[in-house]
Amino acid sequence: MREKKYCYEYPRPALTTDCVIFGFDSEKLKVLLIQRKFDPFKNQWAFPGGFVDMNENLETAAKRELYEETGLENVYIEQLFTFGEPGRDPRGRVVSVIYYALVKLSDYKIHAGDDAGDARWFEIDKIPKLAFDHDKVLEKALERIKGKIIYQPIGFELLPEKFTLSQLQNLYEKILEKTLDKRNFRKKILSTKLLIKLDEKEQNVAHKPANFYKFNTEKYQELLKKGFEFQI
Amino acid sequence: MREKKYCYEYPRPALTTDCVIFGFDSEKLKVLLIQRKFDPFKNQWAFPGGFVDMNENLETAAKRELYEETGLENVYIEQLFTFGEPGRDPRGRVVSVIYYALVKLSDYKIHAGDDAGDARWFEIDKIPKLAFDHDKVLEKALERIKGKIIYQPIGFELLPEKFTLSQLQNLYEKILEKTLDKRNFRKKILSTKLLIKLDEKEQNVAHKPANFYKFNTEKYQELLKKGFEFQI
DNA sequence: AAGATTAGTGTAAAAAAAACACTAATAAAA
DNA sequence: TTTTATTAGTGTTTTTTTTACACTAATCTT
Repeated sequence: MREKKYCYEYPRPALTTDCVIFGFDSEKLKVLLIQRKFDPFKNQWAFPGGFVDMNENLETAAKRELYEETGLENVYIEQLFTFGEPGRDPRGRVVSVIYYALVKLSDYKIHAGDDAGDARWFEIDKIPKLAFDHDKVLEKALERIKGKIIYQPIGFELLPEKFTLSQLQNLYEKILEKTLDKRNFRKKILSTKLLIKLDEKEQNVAHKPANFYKFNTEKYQELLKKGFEFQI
Repeated sequence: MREKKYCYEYPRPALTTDCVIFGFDSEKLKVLLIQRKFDPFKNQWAFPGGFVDMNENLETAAKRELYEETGLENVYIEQLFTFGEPGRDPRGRVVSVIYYALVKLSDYKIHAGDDAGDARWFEIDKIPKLAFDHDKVLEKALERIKGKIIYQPIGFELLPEKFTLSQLQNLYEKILEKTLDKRNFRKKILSTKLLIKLDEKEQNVAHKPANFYKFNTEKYQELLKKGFEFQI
């Protein structure tokens, strides 16, 4: 047993950050899970996470986890909730600050279905029973993006730089868990004037090729300052 | 110096919960602040808070603080955000899980303006410079209730059981920081069918007395189960 | 009795959301 | 090379929701 050299007057819980990493492959919404190598919950799947360093910002810790698992940087990340129920970790009191991240699967080397050692992408409706209280964590994360996607343009964080309106609509449908009318969706999303129509189309598709668009981040930032509110 | 008998392999931040307590006195939105007796930030005002006990739920800890400061129980409370920037407390690394609570000032013995030793209600637009990073905490809390009040009936948590429609409208106006049209507001709030018109009016007012209403909690709970979404 | 004050009420116009079906372009198959 | 399958792309009408707007009613005070 190692030396326990950090001592305090009162007991302190351990502090971790965990990260729910969402991806979207044009078809399905996915999350990245890690298979645990040790007890407790050995072999079960869980969200990646780890201890917060003593001089480390909470968000920085979550980004570090994210980088370690996916190699991705500069991604959208946001604090979700802090879980601290005594007993949620059988080893002792652990409080976890949960973040969620939205990553572009297209930037990710290891693709859906591949098995990167202990990490794997799972389709959102094929999630196994998770370790700890991570079922609740996932539920909360889904609730959050579902609520947020309507009044903040976070969907684009999950798509490649260039995307088609059908991909965008499909993403909204998967997150909101309902179908949307194609014409109304396009009308509404284009009316924000935040999409730039590119001079480029899909190739090698056995149907009318769709036009690519990209999100106008600069314009959005400007409008934000003027008090503009995104709404889908 | 006391004995430091709780020892760990790695250093751990201290964990506290703080609570932003909102009240409304029919005129102004207020928060309860505590004046600090000791350094750091001696004599400055801060949100009440304290350490989380080792076997205590986070929310329970926040409710305990709330009870200790106001004597109120069974109030609406919700986790807001976790602040953990290294350096936010000069004494060392402290991570604070912030909750916010909505209380009925009418149930509260010590009324607005009164000075209960070290605790005092401050009008939301007359808040002094706060201790720690509590300015940011307040900003976040205001943002949260502002966003939430439109799609969840949390406003009623701040009003007495019996209230007039003008009081309710005034509350919405103060939280949303904008004026609302009286007729449209009434039409909309009554169309939810969640208000019960009582057979009771204001008394001793130098104008037409307003009817009292109460919120139909039972009906709201039922509708919730059926997937109803409140919206103002 | 007159004045001051806030409560309470309805309608019309404008804006937003919803419903809805066909043509266009491409690759694959025949 | 023609046909078939498949998804992209497009406008108008109807319905619903939101907004704008002004007077009478009831009470206390002077």
